Amino acid sequence: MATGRTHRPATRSRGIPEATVARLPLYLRALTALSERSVPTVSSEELAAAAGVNSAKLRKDFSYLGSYGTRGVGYDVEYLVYQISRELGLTQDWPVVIVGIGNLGAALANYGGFASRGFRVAALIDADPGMAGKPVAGIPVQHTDELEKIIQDDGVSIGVIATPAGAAQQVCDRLVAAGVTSILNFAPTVLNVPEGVDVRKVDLSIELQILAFHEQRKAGEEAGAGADGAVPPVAARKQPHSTDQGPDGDVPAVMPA
Amino acid sequence: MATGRTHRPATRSRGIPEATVARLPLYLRALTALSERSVPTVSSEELAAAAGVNSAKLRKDFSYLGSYGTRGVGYDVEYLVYQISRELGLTQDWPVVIVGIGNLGAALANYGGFASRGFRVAALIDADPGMAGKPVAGIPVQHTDELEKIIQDDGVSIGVIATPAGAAQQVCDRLVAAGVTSILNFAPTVLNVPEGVDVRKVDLSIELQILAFHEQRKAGEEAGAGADGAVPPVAARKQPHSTDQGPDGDVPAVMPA
DNA sequence: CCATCTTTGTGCACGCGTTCACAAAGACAT
DNA sequence: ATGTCTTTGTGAACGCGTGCACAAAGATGG
Ligand SMILES: NC(=O)c1ccc[n+]([C@@H]2O[C@H](COP(=O)([O-])OP(=O)(O)OC[C@H]3O[C@@H](n4cnc5c(N)ncnc54)[C@H](O)[C@@H]3O)[C@@H](O)[C@H]2O)c1
Ligand SMILES: NC(=O)c1ccc[n+]([C@@H]2O[C@H](COP(=O)([O-])OP(=O)(O)OC[C@H]3O[C@@H](n4cnc5c(N)ncnc54)[C@H](O)[C@@H]3O)[C@@H](O)[C@H]2O)c1
Repeated sequence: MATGRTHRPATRSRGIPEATVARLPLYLRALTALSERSVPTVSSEELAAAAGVNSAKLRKDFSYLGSYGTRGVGYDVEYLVYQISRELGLTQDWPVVIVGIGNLGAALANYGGFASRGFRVAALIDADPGMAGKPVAGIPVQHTDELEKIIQDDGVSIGVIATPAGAAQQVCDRLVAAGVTSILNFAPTVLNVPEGVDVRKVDLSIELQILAFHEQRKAGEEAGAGADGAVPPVAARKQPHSTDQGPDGDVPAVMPA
Repeated sequence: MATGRTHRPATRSRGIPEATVARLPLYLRALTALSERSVPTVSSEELAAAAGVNSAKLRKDFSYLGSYGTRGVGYDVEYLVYQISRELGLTQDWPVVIVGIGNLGAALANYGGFASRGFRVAALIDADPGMAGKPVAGIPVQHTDELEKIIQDDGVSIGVIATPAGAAQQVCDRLVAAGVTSILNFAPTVLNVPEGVDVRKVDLSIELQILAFHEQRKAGEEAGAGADGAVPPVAARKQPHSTDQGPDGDVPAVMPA
């Protein structure tokens, strides 16, 4: 079991702020679209609008990469596409393994967005023996036993976990032990990894809960502020579901102190 | 510019910082696990470890909700579960529509994590007429024509978009026009929405690119001055397996020059 | 070559988020 | 009651990210 520390120390990645790194793929996507339309240059204002960000922020982001713009004109689209691609490491090929080929894993395997950049699905791995050999998205699923061999043979450094939550940590440990140093985790679990290993998580449930919070707030404000004038969001019934087991477990609003 | 209608100031969610809201689901998950094991109380230190965050941060987060802890003891698990659930709006039922029942949409429909909290799949919607009536995860897929009716009848305020990128904005517009005010977007596009509508996006491609960036940095540091930079990237052409003649898919890849 | 106009690149201020450190609050023992 | 011990709740410092505003750079036209 992993016993090491978990937190990533805000990684100052060679002077490029983390927030900027997270936006580079966004710029790259907008630039790629422009490139396809053979647009030669683009101003920070236009590109920012396409990427959905502030133009000053975009210029500052680019300033971390260098001075690739021309004052009075803007940025050369093709050149910028190349520079960002290189900065992100997309000019090289990244073999990726997906572990857990269920509903989600199969969808990921079929996802074209993988291959569209430098990412290549090196292998699909599942613990279910009945699945071994079965092709998904044209790639035969391999058994978990092969995991270490595949990773070492193909030099895989990026792993995607799409197993049930209960298996995620165990899978993670095996991936790391075999040499994987970047993990994209779809299972709703906090992964424990040694230092030097990056973990990013995608958690659908959390996203929905955040939306629900704001949704509730919106409904509450409207209802409380004035008479429902506009289209009532119709949050409908306010039925406390489940959570029903406490003898007096859910004591409503009784503040201590 | 100078229109008073810039992006929402955000962060003013009833005094609770946005960063805190984003962590509440994390705490809730950890607390739920403790609750299932019938653990009565938990200290900030223990809970923070389970949620993968700093204990001081956790205490400050909880302080925004109120003083729910007992000094010298910790937090009452059941009580805290209830308080966070209520704060997030999970004590009520949230009907959700999923639009675009392809690989990803079907996986989402099958995802148990939806129903585990207050979220209920109200409808599955797809533009493909051949799909209408076909059951996915026990729910019959309905045609896009029904979209407005479903949203209004069920009082749906949260929509999930899992269509190809080219259709996302159009679907988004229809959702918003019909009354949806929160959108979870899986398509790799910047959605344009009127004020008052919340959009959160989940972008797998971006996550991978961020991982690749750090991966490259790690490799570069070890190997010293890398020699790459002019390596011709593999122009992996996206191979859409789209079974229908729908609108174009994702952003096709273009090789940087 | 000079003037003008456009747009970049960035200094600076500000606000949010994180973390430390500790006094206060309460549990528990005597 | 009193003292000790544990843990919360938070004041304060700090760092990061954001956006404004503008000088400098370069294109363009005369
Ligand atoms: N389906 C979704 O839309 C969705 C969304 C968000 C998160 N998730 C999460 O993603 C994960 C997968 O979801 P799913 O719907 O695809 O589940 P699933 O049950 O359909 O698939 C899980 C797969 O993992 C395999 N597996 C189990 N243990 C394994 C192990 N130790 N090693 C390798 N493979 C193993 C199983 O054989 C199965 O094929 C879950 O953790 C889920 O919570 C799913
Ligand atoms: N598959 C993945 O793992 C994955 C991961 C991340 C993002 N995405 C994105 O999610 C989206 C869906 O991916 P997918 O793999 O499921 O694609 P898909 O082609 O399998 O499914 C798309 C579905 O949307 C339907 N559709 C098309 N236009 C529509 C419209 N106007 N209204 C309603 N339905 C419409 C199609 O009929 C099809 O069933 C894409 O934008 C993709 O980039 C997918």
